[in-house]
Amino acid sequence: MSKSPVPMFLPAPGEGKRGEDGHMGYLLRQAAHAYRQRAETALADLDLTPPQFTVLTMLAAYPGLSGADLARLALLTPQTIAVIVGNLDRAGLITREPHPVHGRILAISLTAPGRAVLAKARSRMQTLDDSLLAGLDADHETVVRRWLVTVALPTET
Amino acid sequence: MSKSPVPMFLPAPGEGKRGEDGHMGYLLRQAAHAYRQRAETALADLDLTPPQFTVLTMLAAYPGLSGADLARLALLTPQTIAVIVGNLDRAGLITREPHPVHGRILAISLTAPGRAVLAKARSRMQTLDDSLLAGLDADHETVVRRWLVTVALPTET
DNA sequence: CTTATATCAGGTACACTGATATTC
DNA sequence: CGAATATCAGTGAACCTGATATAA
Repeated sequence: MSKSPVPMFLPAPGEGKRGEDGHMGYLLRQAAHAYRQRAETALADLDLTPPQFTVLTMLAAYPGLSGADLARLALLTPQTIAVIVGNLDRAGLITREPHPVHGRILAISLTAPGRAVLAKARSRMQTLDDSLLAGLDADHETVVRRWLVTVALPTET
Repeated sequence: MSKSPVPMFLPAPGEGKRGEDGHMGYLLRQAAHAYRQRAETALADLDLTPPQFTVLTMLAAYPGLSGADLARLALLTPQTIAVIVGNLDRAGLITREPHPVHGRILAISLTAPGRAVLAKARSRMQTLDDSLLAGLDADHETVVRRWLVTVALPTET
């Protein structure tokens, strides 16, 4: 398939150093990147980005979270979350209301449109998720899940 | 640890939906994000970003690649690669020379400083890589490697 | 005074689409 | 002409650090 005018032996995805022999970090980044691209494509017509989907999902599970709470959950800085939340607010998918018993906190919740968009997004993401499990039996799935959780955990010495 | 003025039961990393029960896509993104953060920190003092490290690594393996070649390898657009390559060029880590037998192509190679930086970066990344394998026996490592490669592969129906 | 929250200001790398000139 | 390359222009979401004001 290579149309390069100077033929070289570039490895195709999954071959050579891009395959099972590659560094774990490279493989992880490659896999996550491929998944992210697919997720972006799947959500594009909903005008939703993967990070926005993540925030909406968190808010659906825990309504009334503050920006700081979201930052801790997503392992991001409050400023970064503020940007994402700001975009969601402009799109009318969430609302921010002053907390009843606490002055400064803004409790964030999904709006009706937000819930509707999230529902559509979920079905698309579910399909994607299923494809990630294709070819994995129960035992192997457990191994992979456990590994992903371990990697995500804070630096354990 | 939660200092939230309104106590809620937010899951810690690795617990509840953030643990083995979560969606695979979410777990993958979480793990990749954690790894990326660690990689950025590890490379920070070298003034190198993870994508730049990836490009340098590719160039070390296949000297003389064109920007279009790099784009195909990294699964990115030529414009995106051009930005990364431009930053590497400004840093003096690479050189672009007109291709001897083909007019328009620019053959990209590492400079001596580029090789030096890459060598330092590699040892840091190697340490990170090793930590990814901690607690994985040979069988499980094979399972994980295979899965990562599968996910990275172009949409297989 | 200290802590947590929210936000303003600024910066950068990354990634995209679209259009253009050039070379084979 | 068509295909591949490089590049210019513009946009945008996501990240960050740093500083500030307010509330508990």
